[in-house]
Amino acid sequence: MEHEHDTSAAEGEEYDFATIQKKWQPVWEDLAPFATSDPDDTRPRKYVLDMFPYPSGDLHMGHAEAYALGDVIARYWRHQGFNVLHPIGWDSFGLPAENAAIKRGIDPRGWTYDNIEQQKKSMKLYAASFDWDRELHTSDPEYYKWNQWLFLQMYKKGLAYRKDSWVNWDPVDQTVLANEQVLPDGTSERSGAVVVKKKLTQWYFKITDYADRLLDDLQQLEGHWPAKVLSMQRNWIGRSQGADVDFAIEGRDEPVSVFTTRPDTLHGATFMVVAPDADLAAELAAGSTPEVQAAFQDYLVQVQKSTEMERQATDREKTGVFLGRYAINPVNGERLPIWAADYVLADYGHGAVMAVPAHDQRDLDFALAFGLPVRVVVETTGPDTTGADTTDAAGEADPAASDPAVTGVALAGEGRLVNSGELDGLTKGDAIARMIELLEQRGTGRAATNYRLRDWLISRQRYWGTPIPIIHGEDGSEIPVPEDQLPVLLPPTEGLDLKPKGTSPLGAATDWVNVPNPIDGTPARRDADTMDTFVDSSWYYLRFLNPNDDTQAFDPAEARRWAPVDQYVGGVTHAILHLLYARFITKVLYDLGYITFIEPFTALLNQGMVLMDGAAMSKSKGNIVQLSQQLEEHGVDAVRLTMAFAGPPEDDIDWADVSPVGSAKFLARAWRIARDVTSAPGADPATGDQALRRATHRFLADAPGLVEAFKFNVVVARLMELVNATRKAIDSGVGPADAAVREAAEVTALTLNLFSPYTAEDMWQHLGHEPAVALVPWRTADPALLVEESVTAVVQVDGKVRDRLEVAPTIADADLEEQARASAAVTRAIGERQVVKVIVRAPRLVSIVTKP
RNA sequence: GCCCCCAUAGCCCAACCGGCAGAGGCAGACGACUUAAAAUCGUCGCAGUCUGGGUUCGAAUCCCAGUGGGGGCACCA
Repeated sequence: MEHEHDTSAAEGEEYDFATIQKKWQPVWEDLAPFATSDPDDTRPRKYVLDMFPYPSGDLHMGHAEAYALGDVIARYWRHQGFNVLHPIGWDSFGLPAENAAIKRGIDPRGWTYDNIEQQKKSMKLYAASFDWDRELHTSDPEYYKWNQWLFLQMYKKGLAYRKDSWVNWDPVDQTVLANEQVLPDGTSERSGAVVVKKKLTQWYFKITDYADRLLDDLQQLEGHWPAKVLSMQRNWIGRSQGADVDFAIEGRDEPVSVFTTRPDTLHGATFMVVAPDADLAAELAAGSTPEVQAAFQDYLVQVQKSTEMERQATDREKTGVFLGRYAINPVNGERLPIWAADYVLADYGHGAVMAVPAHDQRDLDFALAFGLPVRVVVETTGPDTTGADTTDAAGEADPAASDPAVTGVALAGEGRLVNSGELDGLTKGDAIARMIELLEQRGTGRAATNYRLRDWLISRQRYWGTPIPIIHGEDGSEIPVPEDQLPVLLPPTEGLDLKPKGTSPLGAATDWVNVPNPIDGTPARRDADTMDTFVDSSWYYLRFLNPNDDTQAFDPAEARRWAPVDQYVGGVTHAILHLLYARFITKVLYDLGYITFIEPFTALLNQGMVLMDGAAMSKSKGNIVQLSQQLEEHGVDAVRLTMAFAGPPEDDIDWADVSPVGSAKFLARAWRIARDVTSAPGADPATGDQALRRATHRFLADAPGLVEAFKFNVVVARLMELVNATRKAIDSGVGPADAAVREAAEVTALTLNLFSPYTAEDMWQHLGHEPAVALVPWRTADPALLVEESVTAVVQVDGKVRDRLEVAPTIADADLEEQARASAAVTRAIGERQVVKVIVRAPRLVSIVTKP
């Protein structure tokens, strides 16, 4: 082997990370130890996937953490005898490339692929155990062709459609955004701009058709996905169950439906509210007096002027206008005034609500602001849910004290119905069910479910993405591009102005846009929008299975072999967006018969963030830690080890709290042990020191469980312990020639491969073995060495430890109790008191309970 | 407002099914080696587990209430 000349363990040779990094990188490049291309490989399979990166220029600390942790898992399963698929690729479409290209007047392709080259180099240096043969780029036509194919399958199924609607518009990036890309404060997650509403015709994926399955199937991920992510997804989908109730409108032929989760309170409805920006509001106003029309117009202008952020402030005053119209309550025939108010949202439910001020806080706030009546129909029991005291000083319940019209607090709690005809006396739950029955019998309502989730808006008015494979005929018809004409290639950027201007830059590529209608040859135009890049990542895990197949998106047979992903690793930032979309597309592909599973990622590990001085790293805070600098200073292995050792993977790491220097010291310490070993490879460990062997095998027995529970920090701590014990053995009487020392050193190298592969490989060579240590099977612990010679039993008297006994691990309960009672310290503790109970848990514990 | 998670030594963190609170690291102190320093090696841990209740022979661990911190959703009817 050509590298051997610089590895002979000369006396005094010292650990130098730069040297061993340089030494092993080319060796691994030749060996390709992580390739998974052999079709005859009969080992069981594991698919370990790290979320693929956007090629932003170089790796940063966040990548370093994610890939270090994902690599522990991938390397671990290889040692356990699995054929591990651990691919990597590039999420290489998207705005940063396009914005950078505009800024510099260059092509986004060049920028993107240059970045990929650079970042790839860094990844190889970082020694993540990827199968580089499966590398993919979503910006390659070979990839995005299949995005277009997917779009067409969805189009055929009616799952891709165009509609005219109010959309989120990012005024900086000049494109629409999905709901999921708008932060809670109303700004764009991408540009930070305040998002405005715009009415546009856009393409959507009908994710709402899958809302129930996306929600219910989360159950099968319980325990395998972080609870936090599951709850975020549940919140996001936001299913609420209730009823649609039809209200007749005076002077209108059609009734208006409203959605309510509280049909039991229908008798308490005292007015109706419609969203001012809903078509219904305009229509109702138009049928009213000129004064009302004028007031409504003023109000509408005022509402539309307010930003999303202002609108979402929950503590703002209620506003609204009376529309001069009336609805008829279907259960009691009462006339309910109809108001327009912006606390009702146009795009949820039917854009109208029945207002029950006594039992809904928002309705109550509105009623009190405008002097509308409040009628209690549920007698809530005891203090209400807000905890307000409704009893007076004498402890007597005071009806006025709980009257919402007086207290301003709506009664949302449990209780029994009153003032509600035949519902009187029923509990809230029973009344809801009964009211739905009644409505259904009378044909004025029905059970209904609503979701917070909206359809996924996928069109983007930007260049650097997948063209939408639709052609628009002159007559307005939509013609899908025939599959044999895919891919629809992006036109070259020459002559195109990529600057955002509100419409897609592709529209200006005349030669590209104008095409004959595939059906009759008449003039037609290509759809000029591109797809949201989250479409790309929604199925990339399948493309890794055969990334170079130009006949299909993925091979269903390969999918049966490898998919779903056994272990997915990535940041919690994608808890909703990417993971929800990927789950959705997986279910669609299942329904289309391409795959046999309904969830893409069987298990998910979210690593925390890397912070500096308690805060996320940012330019403005000036607390950015450069990965490249850390690698230069401490080496790849020390940085990787620090990531694993810092704490539980899902916790944030504050770089100020951890010590890559300490990691480097430990690695040097471990490495010196391998250097110091003087026994020959293959020395029989049975002849070695028994105490050290016990430590080694205890470690071998415990480490797998710890890795599988993601307690990487504990594995490292245990490894440090083993190294300490080995060092002690070498420096004490046992000495460097002992076979147990070799065994411990080999186990150390083997384990260190999970965290610090360069050091591990170098140790492995010092120990007289060939690369790659990554391919060496895990050693199984010898059960005989796990039996302890003696254990310490604790004797408690009334809960306090009074004595400790060294006993055989196999001691019988009775013998242990006898020994415990014989202890002088114990007898002293019992004294004159009477023993009432003795609990024995041999061999660890005796608990004696006494009384006076 | 609704829902979820967390709290152990100066700091980062361990502690299996409820059974001796301490594995590991950082920082610190002292010592060995050295002319000296670095590196290396060694030695050093009385915090009783955020607070208050409860269950139990026994609670960091389970239950209830609270405090502090973090997160998700939020005028979603």
